Amino acid sequence: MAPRGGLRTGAGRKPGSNDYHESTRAIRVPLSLWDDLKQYLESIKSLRKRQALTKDMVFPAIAPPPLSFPLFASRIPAGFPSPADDYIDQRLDLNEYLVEHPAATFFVRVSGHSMTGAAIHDGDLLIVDRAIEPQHNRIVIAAVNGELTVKRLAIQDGIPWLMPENPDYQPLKISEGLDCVIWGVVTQVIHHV
Amino acid sequence: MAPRGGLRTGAGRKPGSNDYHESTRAIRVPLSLWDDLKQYLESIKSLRKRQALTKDMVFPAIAPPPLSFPLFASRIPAGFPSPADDYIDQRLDLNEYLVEHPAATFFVRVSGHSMTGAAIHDGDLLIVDRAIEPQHNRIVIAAVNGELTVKRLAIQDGIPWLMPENPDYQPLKISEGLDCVIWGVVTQVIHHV
DNA sequence: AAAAATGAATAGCGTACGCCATTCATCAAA
DNA sequence: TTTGATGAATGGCGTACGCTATTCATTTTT
Repeated sequence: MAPRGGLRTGAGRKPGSNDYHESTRAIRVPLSLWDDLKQYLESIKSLRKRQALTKDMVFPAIAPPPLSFPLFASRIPAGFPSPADDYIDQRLDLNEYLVEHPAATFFVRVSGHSMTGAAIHDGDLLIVDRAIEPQHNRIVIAAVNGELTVKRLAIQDGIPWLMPENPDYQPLKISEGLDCVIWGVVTQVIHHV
Repeated sequence: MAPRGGLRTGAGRKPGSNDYHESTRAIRVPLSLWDDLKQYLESIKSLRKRQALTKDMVFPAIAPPPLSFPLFASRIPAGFPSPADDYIDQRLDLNEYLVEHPAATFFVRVSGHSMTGAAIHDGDLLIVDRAIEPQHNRIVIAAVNGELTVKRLAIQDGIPWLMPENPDYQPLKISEGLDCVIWGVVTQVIHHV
């Protein structure tokens, strides 16, 4: 049979053509972490695959903090003359003030209304700290079946639940077999007026 | 030379004789996570290493918090391929992101519950921009009789009102003779979880 | 007898390897 | 001309490979 083809410049699989949209590298991991890591990676894979990790997620943060702004006290002594003397002239850098662990912090934009009872509304920007251990009653970002969600973590009789704060939504029990990874703890909610 | 040794039952390196005190397994990880994961693993290694185990101590007793996995990409690699527009490859400076007019911006901490309907709660930190003109329907910081307050500005038939967003509070008509100065327009609400 | 040396046995470790998936230029068939 | 088949090119993927480190029974030396 006659030879087919020839030189193929640009042929071959493209870098980042995997589900992560970027290259990978092998690393050795202790077995006790292996399952968690696997699950975690799968959730990232699934998010990136469906491009769910997109404009809704802003990564992750912390630029040099040169700017600062005056902070006013909320209660002004009666009879203050002009906005100059009596208020507390404290300057505030938002990065410093809002982010405790810069290297472990990222942002997520809220979509949905399941947490309105906790003052978390559709479109809000959440500051998420993954250096804080998720404990009972903390609000967490979880990936359930590869879908990001924000809920309050409750642990009842040793069983973790994801609790919405909106009567229209149902609690979700984190049981065996449920694909659920907790990504971090919400520390601040930024609501645009 | 004469042969040495013989059958060696129980010889050889023991399982868990590494720094983790347990076996490992290789897994592939996207490059953007690799550095973080490496760092994380090293920290676990060193933690476990310094646990001097006596022969009486139970092996290996590790098990990380099953609900937490403290890692996430600290950034997306630059030059990310095609559907890259969806990934925001930039660090976010909260000062820049939240403050439009730095020289005209200050902060106020909320006290009271008159604006809970607008997602403004007691203790929240407000970002206030004095460079934005207070218009109908904007949320403003006003000084009424020397007391700072946050309300929604409504203008009805040319008459400005300060409207609470909580049925327990009353609207306030800004009439002649009322000592009221509007300090600025609220642009962001920061709610600590 | 005690200590040191030897070599068998086996786990840890990073990565290269084999295989698969994907992409593309070219050619053959329709 | 268009379509599909073919094979070259190349990255993804899991894991087996080659190496090192560790441990122990036995032998040799002191």
